[in-house]
Amino acid sequence: MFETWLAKIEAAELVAVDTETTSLDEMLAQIVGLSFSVTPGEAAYIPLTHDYPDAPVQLPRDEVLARLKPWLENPAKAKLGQHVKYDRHVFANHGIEVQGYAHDTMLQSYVLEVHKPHGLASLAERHVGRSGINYEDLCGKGAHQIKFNQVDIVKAAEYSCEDSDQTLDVHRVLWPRLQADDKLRFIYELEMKSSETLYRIERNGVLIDAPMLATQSHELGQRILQLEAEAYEIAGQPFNLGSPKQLGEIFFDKLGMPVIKKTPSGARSTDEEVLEKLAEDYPLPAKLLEHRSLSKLKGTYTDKLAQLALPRTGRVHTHYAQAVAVTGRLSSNDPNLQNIPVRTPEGRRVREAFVAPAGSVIASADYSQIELRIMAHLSGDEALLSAFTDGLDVHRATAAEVFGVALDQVSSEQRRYAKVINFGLIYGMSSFGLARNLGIETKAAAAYIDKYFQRYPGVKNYMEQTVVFARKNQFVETVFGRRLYLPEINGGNGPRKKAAERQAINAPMQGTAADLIKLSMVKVQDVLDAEKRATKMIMQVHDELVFEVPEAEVEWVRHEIPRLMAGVADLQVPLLAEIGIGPNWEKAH
DNA sequence: TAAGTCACG
DNA sequence: ACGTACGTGACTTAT
Repeated sequence: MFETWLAKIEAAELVAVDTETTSLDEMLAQIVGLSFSVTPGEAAYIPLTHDYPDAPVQLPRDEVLARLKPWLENPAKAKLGQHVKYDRHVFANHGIEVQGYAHDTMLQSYVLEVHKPHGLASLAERHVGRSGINYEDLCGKGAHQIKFNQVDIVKAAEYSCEDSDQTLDVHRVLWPRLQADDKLRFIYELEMKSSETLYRIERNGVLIDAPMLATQSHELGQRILQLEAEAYEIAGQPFNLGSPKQLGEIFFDKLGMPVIKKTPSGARSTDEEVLEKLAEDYPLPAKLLEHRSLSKLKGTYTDKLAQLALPRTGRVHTHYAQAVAVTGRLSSNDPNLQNIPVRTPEGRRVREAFVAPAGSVIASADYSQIELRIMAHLSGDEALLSAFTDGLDVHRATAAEVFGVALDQVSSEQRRYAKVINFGLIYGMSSFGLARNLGIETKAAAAYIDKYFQRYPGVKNYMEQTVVFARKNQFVETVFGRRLYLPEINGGNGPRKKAAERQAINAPMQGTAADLIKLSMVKVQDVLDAEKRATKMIMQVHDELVFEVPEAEVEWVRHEIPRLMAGVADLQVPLLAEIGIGPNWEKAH
């Protein structure tokens, strides 16, 4: 039976593959069984390590995998899957580096219908009108959930075969739609290549200095205890500083502080902005502010990162979600390595624990002002284009225009304002939003925006035309043709329509930046491979790539990586990437 | 599970 | 008159 299927997949043009495993954690998952589908309506399941009372004897796992390995590692044998990056890890856990993954239905869906769900069950229902066995019906949920190796083999076979078969069916619907559109096909191919690079990054992991984090945790813990005692003293009673509800009672009822703003659900807000304001008149809010920020550091970073490192290697392996962010960005989870602190000195210490092994260093290469450069390209605004072409500090140049002063006469306050305006433009701001952010009158903010648009009329025109385009087409697109559908831009109520307009303005810029860094990741990895470099790509943080670099390759990396990143596209503005190198992530900046 | 808050680009 | 800057993930408390 197994031999028959082996012959079948060897001969097939394209084979859908699905793995069943012991864990959703890709680095730890062990294979339990796998299924193949070559022809619609036909699939085979190979049970390997099902383990329950009276489970039938199964084929020996390692022998089966050894027989499959040549086919799996043959790049000429095309494979297809749903969420292929996960399956790559699973096979890698058994020493198999799969080659020839030609398609991933999850990424097909992400490119064609980014605003819809991308799970196989949803895809099968939407595109081929099929429903199947629910994973929770098979394995239960919550504390009662069993592992896949405890699932009855007959049921497991039905489930897994259905998955392979549905994957093939969905592919037969979505792939022709991608083939029919050159731009979407280009984006899909970029996603497929990115998927492999992301697998490599995840597999590499990042070395963590666990003892350093433990020291930081201890110090933070001491300071947090001290702050708690001080807060109880001021409040006149102990309370839970982590509870916004209890905080509200102490602040607003007991101590009579004024309510500054309400949360969406109507509760009295105690967020950072409110605490800053109240700190002007009361002693307690400052204690809370410091307590909040230190608890965040300890609870989310210094305590957690070391726990998540694999004991054997001391490395943490994040998971990049490639089909979550609607703009085309990645997201990172378990742990999220895209929100490691950087804005405060205490926070930055966490980055000192992101290290390289002996003989290597950390390099961090990031795009300079990538979204504003894209705004210049998309809008074609002459003044903004010149600012970049001339290599100016763009916030300074903006300030000079808006405040009508010479470049060298711009004050730091004026530059700060200009920076907030520039960010606001990327986000589709209103005068109200700008005013709130700068802490000025709405009228004054409106005047700045007017002035900006007088000086940069191309930007104003671009913003307007983008919304017009979105209303007409129900989508917007990046420079490379990645689409974001915005059904609510015409339907929907007032606020939702406005929100869709802001998305329409933001998505082409954020999305083009995402396209560019994906192009960079793929390009840089290709060159590293072609030159057989030992440098490893270990993180992506939206406009930044981080590498672990052997000392012998430092000078090559310093010169070549920024050059490769700047060269991935030819826009109306030059792209600029800058690189820093150091013993840890903090020092590499 | 939702709400509130806060870390990042 | 209304709500009010884009995109994420994780933690804690309360329900």
